[in-house]
Amino acid sequence: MPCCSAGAAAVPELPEVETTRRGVSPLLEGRRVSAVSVRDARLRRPVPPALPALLGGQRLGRVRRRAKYLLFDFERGTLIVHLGMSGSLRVVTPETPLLPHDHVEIAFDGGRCLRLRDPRRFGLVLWTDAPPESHALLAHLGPEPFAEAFSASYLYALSRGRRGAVKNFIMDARVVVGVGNIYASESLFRAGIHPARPAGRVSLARYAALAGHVREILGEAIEAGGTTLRDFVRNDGEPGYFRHNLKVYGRAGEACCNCHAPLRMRVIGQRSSFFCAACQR
DNA sequence: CTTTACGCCTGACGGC
DNA sequence: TGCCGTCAGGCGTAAA
Repeated sequence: MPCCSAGAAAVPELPEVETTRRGVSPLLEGRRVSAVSVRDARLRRPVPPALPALLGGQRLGRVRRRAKYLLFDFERGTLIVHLGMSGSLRVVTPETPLLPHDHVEIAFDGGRCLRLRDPRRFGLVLWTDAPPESHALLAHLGPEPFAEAFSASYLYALSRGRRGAVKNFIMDARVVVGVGNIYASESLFRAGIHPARPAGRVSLARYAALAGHVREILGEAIEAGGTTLRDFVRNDGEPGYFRHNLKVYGRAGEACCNCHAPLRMRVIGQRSSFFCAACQR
């Protein structure tokens, strides 16, 4: 197998969440909720027992995304959905057979149902009647990777004096959102930065490269999601498992596609990290 | 303040 | 073949 054609990871990172948003929103926006059923409320936090009463009859406005949270704007509040480690959303018809772990279903008029499937139940379904940006879970999030605020100077200034690994730094949602374990390894590889290097010892120029690569790689993955065959209307809407070119993630022992040295794996901040010790310093 | 460890959960996988 | 231990991982939270 060539070095740069990898299998996919099974975790919804930001590109998968964005792809889910783009797949689901045109099917549901503007429709009114006709029924809500919660088959298993035991997610990361309990699904609000009042969810059917809260959502019933309301019209869905826009579907937005902040970090990896999906925000369904209704007339009287916002449904906050997080896919956790194994969550996926599908839009189906009411007759569509349930799959295992289809925990929450929101039926809309017009015959479409939004189903949340989440085997590991690390996901979230919450309701807020306040602006979701002020919700405790979202209030302290850093900039989006595509926002201008996510810049080299921002990373440089914020990281001064920090001794923790740069990989942990860019995975910290208070620094920047949406950089999960896979894309952290990948973007650091592209930027030539060793993942364990203290964040405070990365130069402005290298943070410029890193910010660029984070945007590039997330953008590529979103593009890939848009072009990958995925159908949110039928049963094959498993999100997030589209192929993406992973150059180091999951490839310990394989040859670096740049210098052919064997790639390494090391646990940094309780997470598997993949890198090339020759290319990344 | 920064940094680190933990636990939530199930499916996949390896060893015996 | 089948059982069982281990691992994976986002991310909030507690603790250092």
